[in-house]
Amino acid sequence: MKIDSGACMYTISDVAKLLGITAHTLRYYEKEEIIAPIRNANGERVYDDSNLAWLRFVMRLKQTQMPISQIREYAQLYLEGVHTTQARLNLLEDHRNSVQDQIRNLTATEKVLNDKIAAYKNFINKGTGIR
Amino acid sequence: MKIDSGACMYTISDVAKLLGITAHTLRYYEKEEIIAPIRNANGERVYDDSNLAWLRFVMRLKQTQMPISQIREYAQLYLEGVHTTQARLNLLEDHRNSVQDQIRNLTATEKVLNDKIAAYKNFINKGTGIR
DNA sequence: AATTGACTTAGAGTAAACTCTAACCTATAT
DNA sequence: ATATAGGTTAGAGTTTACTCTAAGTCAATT
Repeated sequence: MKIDSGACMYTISDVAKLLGITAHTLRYYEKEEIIAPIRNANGERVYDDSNLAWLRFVMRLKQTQMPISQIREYAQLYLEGVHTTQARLNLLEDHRNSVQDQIRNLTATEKVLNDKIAAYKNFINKGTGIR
Repeated sequence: MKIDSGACMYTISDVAKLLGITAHTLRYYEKEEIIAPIRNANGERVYDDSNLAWLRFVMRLKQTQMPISQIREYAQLYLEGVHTTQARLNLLEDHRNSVQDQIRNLTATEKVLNDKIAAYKNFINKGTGIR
């Protein structure tokens, strides 16, 4: 069913397009208890702006290597209410540490690659056996 | 068979320990044509320092999200000799671009997490429904 | 009224990267 | 001599995260 535009409601394929993923994947995330959009009279999923904001944050977590299981854990803590605030904060801080580790690791690798690339450019076509 | 220490030769479990992976994984990498150590009279793998240096670089590539298939491609280009130098350089430059993208993405996520963590700390135990 | 297109479900299939098992071999230690 | 601690192989199994299929529903267009 098409949704009245301007009402801040989106079909599953609208959201898929906006996030650059498929509707299949969105249903999978629902099965994994990461998101639970409401349904219209016809049983179809209806996403609102808060769903979209949450999913955009989920995509960030995913892109920075948080596993689905941990994203689900965070989502479920949120559903359990205010008494899980500290647990959620801990989870966010753990992930920030992981993100900072990854940045350090990537920066070190960037340097290694820069050196190797420079060596390749320097000796290219001279058969010096760089690896 | 134990290897004479000081000779710069390592058994599969030596290497596994040094890299923080299992011997199983090292055999898997060999099946995937990422490394081919020599064998001793007994058919056992013997790794030298150049094997170790290559594997350390492989671990870097892996930690920065290069898939096994691409690492194998690079390893095979090296085996094919000097005429693949340009191809290897291209591969390294592509991966450097990927590394730089990842750093940008992680840095942006770090900022988002910092803001969220600050908001959680600010409003903790006040029931303001932060997600 | 029938076709089209987008949605629904349960569940099967896939790809990547391990991870493990079973059966066997071999050198050193008791 | 035998037990133990390592190594070997082929191949099966596992985990994660999708990805797809089949059969069906529903609303809007022709």
